[in-house]
Amino acid sequence: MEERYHPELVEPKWQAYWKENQVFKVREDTSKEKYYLLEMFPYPSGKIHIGHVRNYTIGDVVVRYKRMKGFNVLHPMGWDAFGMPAENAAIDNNTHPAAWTYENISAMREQLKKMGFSYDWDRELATCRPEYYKWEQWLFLKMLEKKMAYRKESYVNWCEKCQTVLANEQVEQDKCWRCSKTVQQKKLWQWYFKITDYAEDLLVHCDKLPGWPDKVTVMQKNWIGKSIGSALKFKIDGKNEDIEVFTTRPDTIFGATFMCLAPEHPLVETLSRGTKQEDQVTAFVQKVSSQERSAEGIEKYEKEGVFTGAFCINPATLEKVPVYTANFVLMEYGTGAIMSVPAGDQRDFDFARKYGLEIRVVVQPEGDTLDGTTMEEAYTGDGFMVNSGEFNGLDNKKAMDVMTNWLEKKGRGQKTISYRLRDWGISRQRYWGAPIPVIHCPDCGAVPVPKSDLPIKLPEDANILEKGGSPLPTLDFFAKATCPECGRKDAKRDTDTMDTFVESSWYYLRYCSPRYEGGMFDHDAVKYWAPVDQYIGGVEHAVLHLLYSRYFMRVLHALGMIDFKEPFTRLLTQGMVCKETMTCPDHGYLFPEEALKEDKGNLVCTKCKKDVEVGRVIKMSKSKKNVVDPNELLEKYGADVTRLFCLFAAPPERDLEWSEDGVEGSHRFANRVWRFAMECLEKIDGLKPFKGAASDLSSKQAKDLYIKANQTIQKVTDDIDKSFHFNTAISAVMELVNVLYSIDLDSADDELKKVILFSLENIILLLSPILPHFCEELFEKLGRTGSIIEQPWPEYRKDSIKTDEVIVVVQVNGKLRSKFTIDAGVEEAIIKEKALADEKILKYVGDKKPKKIIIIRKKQTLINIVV
RNA sequence: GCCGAAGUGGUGGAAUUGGUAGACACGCUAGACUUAGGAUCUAGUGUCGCGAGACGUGAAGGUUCAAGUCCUUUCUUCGGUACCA
Repeated sequence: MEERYHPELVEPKWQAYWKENQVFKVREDTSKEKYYLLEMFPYPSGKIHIGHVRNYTIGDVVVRYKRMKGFNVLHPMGWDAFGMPAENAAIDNNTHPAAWTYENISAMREQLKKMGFSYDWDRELATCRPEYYKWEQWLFLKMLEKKMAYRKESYVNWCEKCQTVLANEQVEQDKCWRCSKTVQQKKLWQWYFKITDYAEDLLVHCDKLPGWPDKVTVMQKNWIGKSIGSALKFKIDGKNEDIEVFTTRPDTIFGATFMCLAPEHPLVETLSRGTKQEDQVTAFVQKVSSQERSAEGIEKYEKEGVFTGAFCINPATLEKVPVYTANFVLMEYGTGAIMSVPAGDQRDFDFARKYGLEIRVVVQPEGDTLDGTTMEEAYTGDGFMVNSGEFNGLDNKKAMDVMTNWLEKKGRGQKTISYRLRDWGISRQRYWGAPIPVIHCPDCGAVPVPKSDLPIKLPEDANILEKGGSPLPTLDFFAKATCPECGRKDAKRDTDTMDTFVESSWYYLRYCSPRYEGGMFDHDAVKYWAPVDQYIGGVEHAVLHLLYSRYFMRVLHALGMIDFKEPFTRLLTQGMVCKETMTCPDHGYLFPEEALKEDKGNLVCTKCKKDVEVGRVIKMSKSKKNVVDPNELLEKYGADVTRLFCLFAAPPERDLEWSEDGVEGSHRFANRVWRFAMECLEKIDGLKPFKGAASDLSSKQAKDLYIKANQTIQKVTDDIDKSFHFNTAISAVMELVNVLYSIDLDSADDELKKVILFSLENIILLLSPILPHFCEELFEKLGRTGSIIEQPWPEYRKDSIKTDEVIVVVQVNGKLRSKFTIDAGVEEAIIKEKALADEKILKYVGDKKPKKIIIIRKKQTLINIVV
């Protein structure tokens, strides 16, 4: 008999068994209810990290549980294999992105297999394979046909020195991360998906996703950013042309004393041309174009602007108001032009003060008198209208509609809705991605590649340019093309690749029929499996990935390819894995193994013996060195104990604080179960686990244990099924194990032994989703055959979860004063009588007559005596 | 600034609809066993107090027989987002 659990022997044994017997292979089976569980697939960076381990462990437990519950479960895994890290690694290590990616995939696949996850590996996919991205290109062409994809000119971050486009995260304080040259905004022609067509639908359905955390739907709603307002037209003075603005405050139009255009607004140039303002305007636009217009950037720049030299007519007052261009107006939002009401908007107020523009109060708060010349900040609240002609005295909230209607009659405005959401730009001037299947012809323009030519394969033998640029435009055999329309030989292939979010927007459908060659997916397979019942991943994808996926399903739905619109019925966003940082005064951040614990309990740096400062508990990251390596955990504790700790330390949605001591504790628990099982095998022979009701048992000890075991089954089932709170499920099993340890096996009679066997067997079944290898092994040792995952999930007996006696908690004036036990069925009068006769209670009640006595008989039995 | 979440022992965390606060685990203390143990077992462990007892869920109020849980105000931390007109 093995004294201890030996993961190095047991885990490979069962992994081999699972593989050999194809235990996790699934296919459509209409006789069973399906369950599709998916964890967000990883980017193949080379090594799995502890965040993956946690994510996939959570999913694996649910999958194994559902399998035992009788569901036909789809649980696939694959690789989000395109993306920039491969290009960077290629430059840094003088290798090729493809080689690097494929090596990483095989290394990570091995690691995942060692964790014992129940994937159907036959469904594995990698998005960088032409068999995969062929269908993405196919969909692109379809979207192009339906005008769901289009091309427009827009700005990208561009590094002149590296001759490449930079993603936002590659821009560090306005500079290129690789060469530190200041990044410029460059205008390029790019492909877009018209996600804005679905802004309203995506927004409305946020409220129809009950299985999603509110946090995520709220973030999506904010991202879509719907606002209701009015589109108003201001006629340009001296021209027969209008400037259209969007405002959420049409009630303040009488206070619009100037107008501001975004620097990129086409009218800025037109209006200033030929005026004495021209030079100033050009200089200003130039200056703003080099400013970083991101979150941090904005803080740095003061609100400023330049008069364009033109005026326009306020449609309400009919006054001439000056037109400015200002750095705080965004071209991408609304119409790129705003009517400025300095009395009612803080930005406009600051701007007006700076340039000496009129501040005219139009909304007066109740019981106050604001004055534009003396007020210190804008008033954005509600009130009644002033200085607004015929509308004076009206409540401003009512005025919004009234005034919009008034302007509408004059042909100067109408009610409208604006969204913050912008179309999805998918062109990337990068190499390691799916090529965009378009050919540019000097005569025919952008021509779709014929579907029969798909896939347009990414040439895998090309080398990344030294500075990180894409080699595709330089490769004649790739870039030179014949126009499919007119046959011109000097056409040029589109050398951009697609955003990697495109691949991840539909991969979960591909899993349903991963080798299907007739289309993106086999309709019957998708009809059976999709949508995903439970999706699990990091909250960092709350907006982009999840929103793009929701959009893609709407596209496929519109194309008649699927009959649902929401890809993920339930979503769990798991918390981050955190750990304290450690710093040495000389060596900076230290890895855990670089800090040595001395006898006194203090930590010192292994290099210089100086005291280590222990910092805050934060998300694990390589740069802070507060990491643990899953490989080392596997080596030291095995997969099962690692899984156990990930689940026990915190509920899944919360951040998990990594603790080496905690892992030790999990290790100890596993061995406690192991040793108990071994002792049972040795001392209990020839008996079968007890079957029946608690009332059939004669001894109190057997009865109590049997009830406890049944309660444990109930608790574990509820915790997994209803809330994924594995930590409390594990606690419940620990309690049962503790009870078992309190029993002396040598003096136990056969009846008790049978109940012990019942308990042990159920402990193994209940723990099997969490500790799969461990439980398979114990199950086998108990003489059972086959994989434990093919066993039915245990059911508790309803007649055996309540004890005969209950504890009565006695309170006097709401304070706990005494307790006693009593038969569960007794009448209230008896409880009252017994409570009032209680010695300790008499002390508090004395001869006072109780004013009120409250008896509660729910989970607890409680009596509160009020005197 | 705005939106969201969370504050409970030395630590991670438990506590259906308000009903014994601190389950379970880590750590710590003492003991047992052992050639040894970072193995294992037993007991103890919210704070103050010799004690009876009092006090305790970020803070302050409130509702209630009864509040970690409900209401009001407030503080802190974390996450998201941002000249969005």
